[in-house]
Amino acid sequence: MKSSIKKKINVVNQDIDITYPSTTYKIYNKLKKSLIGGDLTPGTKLKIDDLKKKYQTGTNPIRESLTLLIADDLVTKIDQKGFKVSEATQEKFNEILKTRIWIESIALEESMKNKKDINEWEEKLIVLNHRLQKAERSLIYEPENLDSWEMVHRKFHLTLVARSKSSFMNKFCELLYDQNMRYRYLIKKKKSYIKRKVTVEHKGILDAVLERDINKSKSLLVKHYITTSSFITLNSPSFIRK
Amino acid sequence: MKSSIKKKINVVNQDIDITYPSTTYKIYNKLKKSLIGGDLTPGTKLKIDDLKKKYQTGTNPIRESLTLLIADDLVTKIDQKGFKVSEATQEKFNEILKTRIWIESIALEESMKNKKDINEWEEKLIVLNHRLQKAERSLIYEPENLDSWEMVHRKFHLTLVARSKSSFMNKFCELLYDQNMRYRYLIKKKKSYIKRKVTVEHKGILDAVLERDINKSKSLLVKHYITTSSFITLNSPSFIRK
DNA sequence: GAATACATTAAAATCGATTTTTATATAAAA
DNA sequence: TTTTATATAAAAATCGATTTTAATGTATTC
Repeated sequence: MKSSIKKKINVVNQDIDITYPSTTYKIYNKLKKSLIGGDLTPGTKLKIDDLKKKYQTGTNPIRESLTLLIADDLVTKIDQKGFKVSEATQEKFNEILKTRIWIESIALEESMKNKKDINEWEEKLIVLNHRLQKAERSLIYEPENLDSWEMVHRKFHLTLVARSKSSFMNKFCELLYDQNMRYRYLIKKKKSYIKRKVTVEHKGILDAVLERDINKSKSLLVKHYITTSSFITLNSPSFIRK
Repeated sequence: MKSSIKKKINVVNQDIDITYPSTTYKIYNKLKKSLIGGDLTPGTKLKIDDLKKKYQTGTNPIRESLTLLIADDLVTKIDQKGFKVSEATQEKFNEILKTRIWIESIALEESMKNKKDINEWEEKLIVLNHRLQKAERSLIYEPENLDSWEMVHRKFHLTLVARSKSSFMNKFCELLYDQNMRYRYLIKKKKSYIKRKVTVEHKGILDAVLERDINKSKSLLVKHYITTSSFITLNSPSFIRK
């Protein structure tokens, strides 16, 4: 009984909100949620003392979770001057889009070329797409609810590209997905975000994958990203400082 | 005078061994050197108390630098059980090679397609290649000596792929380069590593880049990686545990 | 009035001690 | 003999205080 709990706790998976027992990871998850959800304005200074009070904990867990968030590119540190919320710029947003297309095209192709357990993978995608069609799209970011549209959407996209047999590629995909998600929520905070009908696009990608047509799948995935992003950019020409 | 020093200190560049003033970063650099240089055996537990004694400092800088090293995939943390030197496996080595080829092929292509300051870039590569041909290849890893073969080599390869206009791509390239470098040194520690003649290959890549032949450049770069890695693997079929 | 030097305040970084958790050793029970 | 429980030791995680550094304000000089 006890050992099964332990195992569960230290398991590594794709979910965003794994709650490890330590204070550091609890704070890390909470901060990550605020950062992706757009609750913290880009550029805001993250003062250790303030965070200590807010999360009722000591220096070490705060500094350690902020250090972890540097790797996610959600927090920026300037040595001896402290931490701040990473800036969000149009330029960076373009970078994210571009890089996602480069990386995920490869990752999707490799996922499809990889025949090991391909049937299970396809079935998993069918299920995720089904859930996605059913789920109601919310305006707030609730990672703790794994059945929320946002979390199913995340899982769908990451599963699509997870079979390249490279842990590095998987990490890169995850990082870029979360970066993109952050920008979506930052925009939502600024403007009334008109929910786009993406269900058809997801279905299209899924069908191409099930047909095992690599080029079609890749091109639909890329198109999906470009359409979404142009929509975002059009809706809010300047959602960022400078 | 004072402000120019400060500026230098906080500048972000491609060099591996930027020495920030804080203890955390000093320790970070030292640990990184030991990890890449192969001084620390993969899987070894990194006990906080031991490191505190070794580096004559407190808990916080140690834990913080270890946390930074997680992002480099040089250190692995298991919550509440501490830090350890990341494992080195043949499988992971294959992943690094594969992923490097995927990522750097794109990055090189984009670097060449990017016409902004392309002449300066080409000249920089010529100079780096020249230094590389002259430099004596050492068996120990000395990142503080920026004129060492290893550091010039690093700079040459990273410069080659640095112009994709994506800070993410640059980060990925750097991460993968350092990962690969670690494996090279791990092997050196185990076996007498026969220095391979890579000068011709570098010259070949450089010439193709100067001809502005994208496909040729990419294929030579890929070939360079595959040859090196197969050489490494042949020389030491099992340089790792398990 | 602008630039520089100095003092004050605020915040980051660090330290060493304490608390909590895990790992190990030993004894008791099945 | 193996399993389970308990005690001890070791290590990780956390805390709160101290030290160091940066930011801000004020006075002084040109």
